[in-house]
Amino acid sequence: MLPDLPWRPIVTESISQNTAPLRTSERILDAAEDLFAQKGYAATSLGEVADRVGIRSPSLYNHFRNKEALYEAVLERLLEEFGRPLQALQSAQALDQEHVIEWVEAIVRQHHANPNLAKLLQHAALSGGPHTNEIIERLFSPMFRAPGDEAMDGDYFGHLSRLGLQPWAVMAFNNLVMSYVTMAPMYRDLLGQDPFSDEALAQQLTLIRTLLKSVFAYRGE
Amino acid sequence: MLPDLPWRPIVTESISQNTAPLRTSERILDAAEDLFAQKGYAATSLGEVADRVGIRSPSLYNHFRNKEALYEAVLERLLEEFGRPLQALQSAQALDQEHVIEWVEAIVRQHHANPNLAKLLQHAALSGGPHTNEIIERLFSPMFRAPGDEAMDGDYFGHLSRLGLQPWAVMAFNNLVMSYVTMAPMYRDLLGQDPFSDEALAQQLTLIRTLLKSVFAYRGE
DNA sequence: CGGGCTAATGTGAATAATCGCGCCTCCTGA
DNA sequence: TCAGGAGGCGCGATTATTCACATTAGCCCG
Repeated sequence: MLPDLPWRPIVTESISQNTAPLRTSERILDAAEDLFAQKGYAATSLGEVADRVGIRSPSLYNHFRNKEALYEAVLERLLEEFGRPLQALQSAQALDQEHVIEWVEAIVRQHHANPNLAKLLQHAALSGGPHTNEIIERLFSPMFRAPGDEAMDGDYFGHLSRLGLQPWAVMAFNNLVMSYVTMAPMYRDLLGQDPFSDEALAQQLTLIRTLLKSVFAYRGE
Repeated sequence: MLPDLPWRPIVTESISQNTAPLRTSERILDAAEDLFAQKGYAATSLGEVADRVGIRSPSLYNHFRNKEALYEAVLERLLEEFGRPLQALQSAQALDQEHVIEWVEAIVRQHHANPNLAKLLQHAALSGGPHTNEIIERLFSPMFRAPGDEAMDGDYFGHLSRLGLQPWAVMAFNNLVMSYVTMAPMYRDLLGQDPFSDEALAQQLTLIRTLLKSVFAYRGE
């Protein structure tokens, strides 16, 4: 038994916990995030999470109460780090169409940098689990402001606004951005390039910007 | 145990298998289709499928070799019934933009009538399973024709074609359509209406048509 | 300076539930 | 009577979870 223990003292991180191996709980979150995003909550086993971290599954319970709590911690971290860069943009921006484009492009870059939130939301939406509403609310509250606030309530979408389809248009562009990452394998196959490369990001940005400008410019048939 | 069995003799389907209760294998396919679409392959248990049909799980093996074969039968049926109405359109249509709109709208109606194919593809794309490529190929081969065939290769997308983004635009509109059904709970929450109602379908069609016309009309910044 | 306390974090073993799947039996309808 | 299709039973694997431990690091105290 115990042929050779993979034990290293793990450099004593007296004060600087910044460099070198992260705390175990962070590494658990990293592994669980990827697995939940890829396979969904039910299809992810704690044993697999533990394997990736390099520990046994019972050890997970030293850091998280149970599987559900682990999922919520993953979700919490994702939502927080996704919203942070957007809050700066949100408070400082004027209300013209150019800033709407900037806003959407920032979201594209966020999902491109870490596709896991979009994947998690897609899994939740598909299986209609209890997390769906929570994610939706926290993710979209910055987009749909309270009535009276005119942030996203102007005539940005030109003809579409006149048709009463403004919220539908907001949803559509958001889905467009998110489905790009949740459908990444499709892009890899059909376009023959890595969908997360810098070139692909540039093309995706050009596409989104062109689509937005098209809609802004459109004045009805 | 066995408080009250939900057993009805289920009217004898002597010859007319057309009306009334379908053959068992069809009912298995129906149940499995919904469950695979909702929870994905790994998270769906055969016991759950059997429960929905009203039989015990070992009886499933009288109709399908194993879980994998059941999934492939579900997929086969979905792909076949999805492509059937489109083939008529495909062969008969001229090549102008109005027919591209008709084509896209037909796809919208198909996914609206049965969202399960889109959900299945989304699950496959997320977990990167071995089915992904098969679905993609069979679903998109009518859209991307062989080079030389100009079906989807004209200047439909105006400025976007000039940017070399035509395939990206095709993918984008397809994702738009599919994400509407895979993200249905989001629409229910944020827009406060049943995303599969006739009104919602009409609005979705208007949105897609307007977006297409916008792009068609756009001539660069 | 050393000894013991505590909290943190790891381990293997064990449990109950559930999974896919195969074997065998029995019933029923043509 | 005979075969297809249903159920019963059970195996082996995997699941989340709990438990009874080891081992470590830091801290207080004499």
